Amino acid sequence: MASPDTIDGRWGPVHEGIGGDAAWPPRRPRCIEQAAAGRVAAADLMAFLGLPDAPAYHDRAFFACRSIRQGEVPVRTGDPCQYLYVVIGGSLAMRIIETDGTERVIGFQRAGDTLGLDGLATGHYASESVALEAGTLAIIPLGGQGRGGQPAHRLPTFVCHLLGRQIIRDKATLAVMAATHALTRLGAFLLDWHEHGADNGPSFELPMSRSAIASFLGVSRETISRACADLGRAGIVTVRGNRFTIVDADALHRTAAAAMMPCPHHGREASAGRMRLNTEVRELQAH
Amino acid sequence: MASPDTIDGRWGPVHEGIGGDAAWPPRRPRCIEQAAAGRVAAADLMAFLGLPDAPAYHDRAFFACRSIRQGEVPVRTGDPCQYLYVVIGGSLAMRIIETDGTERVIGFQRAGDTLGLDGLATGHYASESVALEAGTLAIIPLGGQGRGGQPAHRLPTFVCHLLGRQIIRDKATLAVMAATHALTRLGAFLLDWHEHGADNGPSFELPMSRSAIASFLGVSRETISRACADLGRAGIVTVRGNRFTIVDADALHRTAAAAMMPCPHHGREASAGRMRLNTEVRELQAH
DNA sequence: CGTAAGATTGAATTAAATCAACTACAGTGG
DNA sequence: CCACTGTAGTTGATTTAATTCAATCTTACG
Repeated sequence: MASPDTIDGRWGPVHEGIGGDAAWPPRRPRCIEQAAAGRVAAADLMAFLGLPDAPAYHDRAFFACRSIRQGEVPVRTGDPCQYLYVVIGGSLAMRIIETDGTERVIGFQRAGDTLGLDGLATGHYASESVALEAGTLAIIPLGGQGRGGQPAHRLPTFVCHLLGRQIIRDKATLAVMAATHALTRLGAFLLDWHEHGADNGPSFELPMSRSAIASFLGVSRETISRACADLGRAGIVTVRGNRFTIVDADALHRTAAAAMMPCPHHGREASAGRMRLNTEVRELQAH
Repeated sequence: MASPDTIDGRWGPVHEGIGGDAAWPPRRPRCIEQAAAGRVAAADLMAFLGLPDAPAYHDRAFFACRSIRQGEVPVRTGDPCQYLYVVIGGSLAMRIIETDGTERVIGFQRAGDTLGLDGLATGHYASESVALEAGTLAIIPLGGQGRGGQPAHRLPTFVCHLLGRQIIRDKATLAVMAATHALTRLGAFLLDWHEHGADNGPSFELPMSRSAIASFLGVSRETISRACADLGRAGIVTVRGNRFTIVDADALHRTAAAAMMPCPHHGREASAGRMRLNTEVRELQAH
């Protein structure tokens, strides 16, 4: 593809992770089997995503599916947003081209994740996703003609769920990106990948190159390399190629400690390092 | 990152289409006037947000409004997500408490932004927003009882727009956060704040402290201070307290370079934003 | 095998964090 | 009214971490 060391496709066995969010996708082979056959039952897709059975799309019994090959770009920047895609299998890298022409990875997508959400507001996709490996997508047609390709009819409730989930993930990522240290970012990334994966085991395979991780985390390739080596030397994670095995989960959590969204209620008082946004805050908290 | 208003993106003055609605808060005094009276016409709110006139919520002629004082926290982490709020006036900081107890700003919200979106998927807000100054919010009730407080009835299409916009902003912010250099992040932040503001003039006032900016951008307070001073010395921006005046917009864009663009495919690889503080500043002064 | 892209490691350089001092300012209370 | 207090902000010196440049190693694949 472009210059050497890009994110584009790569080898590696199909890591058929099931990702998406928090604790939903309990893995639904049925969905995957169906998808291979070219379509998936709406109800099964809902279950796959952890959405309620409610017939948010009850007039449509099935969604069409399509296969994608490694390196394929099912969603392109600027294209009209006519469909959303739910990843059934495989994984993709979401990327933009910055003003200086460089490529920037702004996210990865796995089973349970949705492609095309950034086109809803304007009617045109704002980014593009390239397949890191072969996979399958369920096609969610956006029937609406409204401004910006807004979804019409009964679909919106369903789409709202997909969007709402993505919002949380993006915010959490944002918090991680604010972490200064590369090791923290990498730790959070690995934990995220592992925890959102289908496998319960401590071992998993990353479908993307070090360069893609580096671009996403905003550090240099070399730093990713070194950070991986550091994790290995510390006995926290075993790294062999793209296969990672978590040895000391606690330590990894501590390494990544910094962000992670689902945080409890607000308000522990006077904790260390807590910053004050303005003087009024304390006043109101006292009440 | 922010959620609502964040650094996000939309740099490049022209790209339309991408990066949030190009020219949105066209400022609708009518909406603001109404809000002060405790309610706002649905149609006016739509116009305020740049949404189509379509009666997405046609059975509700008005939305209730509420005032908030500085320091108030209208949306709290963990609280059930029963409402969304559209900011009519004022500004807020969105924050989470990290695992180590420290506070992290993940975004700022201003007129036209929405509060509470991160509660849609789970039914509970995942963050909280504290008012940086007095303001007014329009209250969007989520009637739905479905899992996770999903919006029901006719509302979803409207909510989809709010979500879709937020997704774009968050992704753009993510790209900025991947820029390694503090000056780049600050530049993008200032440009975003300026371009999303109602005023056309080159001057604007930031309602948040340096610490809040630092927390959001993931750098230290001192670095923010120094970066502000550097921008001033370079003649790019005049800084006096919280009032910023853009002197050389081009230079500021160049400083912030690293944007989201609806541009074609492929380019070079990006790892970490470049931009040398001293050399670049000198260079810019030369022009 | 040989090549080439990706990944790793090393050394030098540079940016940012950290530590620390100091200024500015608002609010408090004597 | 003015000193006293605490917070925000700035600036300087030092340390730490990551980038950058460069060389080497590894692996996939023709």
